[in-house]
Amino acid sequence: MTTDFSGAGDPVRSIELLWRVQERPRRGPKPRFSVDDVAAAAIALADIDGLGALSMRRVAERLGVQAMSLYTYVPGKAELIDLMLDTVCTEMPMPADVPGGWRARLTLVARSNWELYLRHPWMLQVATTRPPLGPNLLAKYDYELRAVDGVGLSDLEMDLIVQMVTDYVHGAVRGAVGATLVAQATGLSDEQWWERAAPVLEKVFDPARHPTAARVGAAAGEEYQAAADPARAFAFGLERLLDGVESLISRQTGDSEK
Amino acid sequence: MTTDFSGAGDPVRSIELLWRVQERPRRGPKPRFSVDDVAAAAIALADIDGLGALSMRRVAERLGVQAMSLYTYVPGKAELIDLMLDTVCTEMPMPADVPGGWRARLTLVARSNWELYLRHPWMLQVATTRPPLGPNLLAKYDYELRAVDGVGLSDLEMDLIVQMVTDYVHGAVRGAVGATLVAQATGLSDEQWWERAAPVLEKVFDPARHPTAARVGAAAGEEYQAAADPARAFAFGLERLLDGVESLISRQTGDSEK
DNA sequence: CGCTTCTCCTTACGCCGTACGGAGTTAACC
DNA sequence: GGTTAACTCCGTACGGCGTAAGGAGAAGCG
Repeated sequence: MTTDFSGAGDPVRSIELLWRVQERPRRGPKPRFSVDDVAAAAIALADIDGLGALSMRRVAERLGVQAMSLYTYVPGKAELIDLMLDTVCTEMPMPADVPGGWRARLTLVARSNWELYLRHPWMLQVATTRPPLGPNLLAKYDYELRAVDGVGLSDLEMDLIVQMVTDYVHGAVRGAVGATLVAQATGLSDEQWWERAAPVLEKVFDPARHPTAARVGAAAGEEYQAAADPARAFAFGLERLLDGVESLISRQTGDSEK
Repeated sequence: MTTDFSGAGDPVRSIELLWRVQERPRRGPKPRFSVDDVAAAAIALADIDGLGALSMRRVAERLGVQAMSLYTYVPGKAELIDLMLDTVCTEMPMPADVPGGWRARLTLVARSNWELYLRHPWMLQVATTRPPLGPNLLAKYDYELRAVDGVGLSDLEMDLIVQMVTDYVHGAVRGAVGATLVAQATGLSDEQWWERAAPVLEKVFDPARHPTAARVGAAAGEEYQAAADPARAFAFGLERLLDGVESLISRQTGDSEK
């Protein structure tokens, strides 16, 4: 298992877990924890040490329990990851009324997602092609769709727009926190890495052979070390994207108001 | 290690491996393989079974050898992944002259990258925040930059544009082959997955509570099952992106020719 | 010939997810 | 109130992983 996937476990057990279908046990010893406790422990661990450090044994350790005890709360690791993803969706602010129409609403959707990713960078390491079909993720999806409901788009277009915005956020966050994730995974900061790589690269790389790469690479490297304001880049790109949405909406309606 | 990263190994050993710095051994038995053989075996394995199935033991098995023998060719798994990424860059077509100016050149860059990803979907599962600094990847970077060299952009802007295009391709491919990757990793097709999930979801999900999600989700689900032409979507989005580049270039030069 | 250097392999260690079965606790039932 | 079923928690173990350590044997050098 290399990149992790959501929806990799048993679909039925996953959904039953997310919706807490199992009724409270009547007999037997009282459980020391709840499913939420397990989710919280796992999320905290992943927040701090990254998804690579997330193991059943370490989550259990965090709860002061042996690994196998977790399996009373959760069918397996795959379903635990689904649970984590659905759980963090509760952090998504979902105000009922946002002044400013669809553009303000979509902007908020994008910003909230951006912040969610920044709080939980491990989300980047999970491919959510099959999203966990839990109550919180579905509520989030519903909220996001409402941002563009009633503005003259077809149902399909609404899904496409929301998809496009969240995809954009994903890409932007990937750029913004990639460095942090690698540093976390390898224990080597970008600076330390480059410090070691540069001398060797200098010996083998011939700038005359690839003058463009040499020139631009140097310029870009210097710049990123100095400036690089991911939040600004994110906001800038988002405006460009919403411009595109605006043109689509006005094409569909002849009017971008509401 | 959960998500894989390039540049996760020893930077020095990685670069020395990629540039084949070690001179041919003079004494001792003749090696049965070359570094390229190992790379090819690993790539073939990842192509077929995905990055999750890539283990030192399985690569070795493919070569008819025990796991530890690989360590005579490659310092470790992290460096092997760097090697794989640098190696597939040789597949990138890099014509010297492309008629049609920067737009045609950038289009070709995007298409070639798209095809590269489709041939090797496991590339999606490797975060290349720290790209392997090998000869082939650097040659590819140089080639991509040349697409926008001499059109009136600053060095920094050139890097940004190339980055933007390759990021776009990454995102588009992610959408296009995500389903394949999950199916590969879980042994369950999207249809099979949904077939099992749907009945349970129906029991727990209340459409009245999230009417927008219910309505749009159904419409989108139907559509994706039927249509969904990723290549067309890719080409369409690419044109929009290049429109943006065009406006940047003409703003910088007052003229988008050349 | 002997020495060095190299390839390839065996063994082993500490991780991982989790299957299996047992011990002990609690509530429901007779 | 005793029995029993249900439940939590855990010890052990299996087969996977990456790879450290060290050894056997081959090939070239002196």
